[in-house]
Amino acid sequence: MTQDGRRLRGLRSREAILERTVGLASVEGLDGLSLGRLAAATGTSKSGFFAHWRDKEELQLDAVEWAARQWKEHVVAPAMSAPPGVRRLFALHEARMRFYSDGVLPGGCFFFTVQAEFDDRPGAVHDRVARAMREWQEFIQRLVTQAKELGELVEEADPAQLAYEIDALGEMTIIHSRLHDGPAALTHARRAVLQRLRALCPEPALLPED
Amino acid sequence: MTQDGRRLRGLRSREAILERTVGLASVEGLDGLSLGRLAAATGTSKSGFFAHWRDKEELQLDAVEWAARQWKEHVVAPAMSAPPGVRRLFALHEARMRFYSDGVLPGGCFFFTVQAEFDDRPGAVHDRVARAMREWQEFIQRLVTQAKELGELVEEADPAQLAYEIDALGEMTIIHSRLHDGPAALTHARRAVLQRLRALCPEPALLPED
DNA sequence: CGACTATACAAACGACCGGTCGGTCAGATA
DNA sequence: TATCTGACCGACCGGTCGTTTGTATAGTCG
Repeated sequence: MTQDGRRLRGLRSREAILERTVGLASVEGLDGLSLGRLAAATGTSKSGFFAHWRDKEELQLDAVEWAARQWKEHVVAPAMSAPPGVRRLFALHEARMRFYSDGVLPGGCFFFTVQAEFDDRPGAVHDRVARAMREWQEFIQRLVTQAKELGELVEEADPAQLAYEIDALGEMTIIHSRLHDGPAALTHARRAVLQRLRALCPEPALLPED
Repeated sequence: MTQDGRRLRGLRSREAILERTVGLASVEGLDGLSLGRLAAATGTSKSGFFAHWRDKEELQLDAVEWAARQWKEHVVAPAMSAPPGVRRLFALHEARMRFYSDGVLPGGCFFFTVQAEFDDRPGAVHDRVARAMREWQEFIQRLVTQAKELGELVEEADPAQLAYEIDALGEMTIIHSRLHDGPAALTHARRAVLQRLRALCPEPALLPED
């Protein structure tokens, strides 16, 4: 537990490798990305990876963890600084849109790519991704429930239903914007969630008009 | 142009190979799927493919074409037998849900997997997939416009906006149902589109209540 | 019948894959 | 000082990738 220059250096390059891995995986996927190309992109040697991870799957699992942390920093945290209720709910959606439009990750969304890659492939990575997505879904549901308790959403609003809609409308942004729509998908996704929330909110003035 | 038993046989195995390709690609993607495994799955030899396609990319392009045809048969055609207007629009969404829940493709949706795979990778396959998705989007928009002309959707309904919402809510079904939700995602997606259409329809009685 | 063509095959190619190996070197320990 | 350890490397392994080559077979046509 003393300060060890070797371990410090190791931790630093470990973080750098994970950041590159998540970025590249958002484009090519976690399996499509080969260790050789990853080594070239990070300026290290292929075999150097095995000082940090036992095999490729361990690197993939750590990459999922890293991406989840990045998501919390860029999307969840900004939303939590908004007042609870529908405003926080919409702030979450807007933070997500900003994450996409700012191009934080070259491929748009790490979890979208990885979900599509592993949804039919059983294994440790599948389970880890599924857990992350379940936690994300439950988090949106909690915000919906909180908004209902504050009287900012009508009683009929079903948290699971609304959470599904918000997530689906947000997640499909990247694929639409990249394949044909361009920036139009961003405004469509923003307006869709905004209108949905306003329709369910007794005080629509809490939210922007458009 | 005479009847040639060889070409007939060739066409038959060509179709059989394409069907297997689309099915497997809906799970593993078009690039993730290797010719060796594809050969094993179709009971042919790896090199036999090159009698039908110049290289892997040509097979991928034909697979996209085949999947588009399958989609039209299973989703578009059933919707067209419904009366035009909001009922046809909702029939389209329901046909899609049935396509997913029936498990027509082992991976759920070919285009979802392939979109995620090629959205950031330029090339012929990317362009072909993008065209297919644009045509699909435009088709939904035409149905929305038609419903407006029939007075079954209010004038404020924006075709591009509504088409985006319908497609996004439908498309995210598979990933949700496969990774955590189970069948709940199907009912969420169905109800979301139904409520959206009923809210925009002057005669909600045209649509089921739930 | 032979010439030709479409279909299919086994074998082999170079390139690249994930992973292992022995070794180098800097920093910690005593 | 000598010893040990963690980070990192180049070289290499067996295996799989997409593709090429050469060959066999079956159907068509002159």
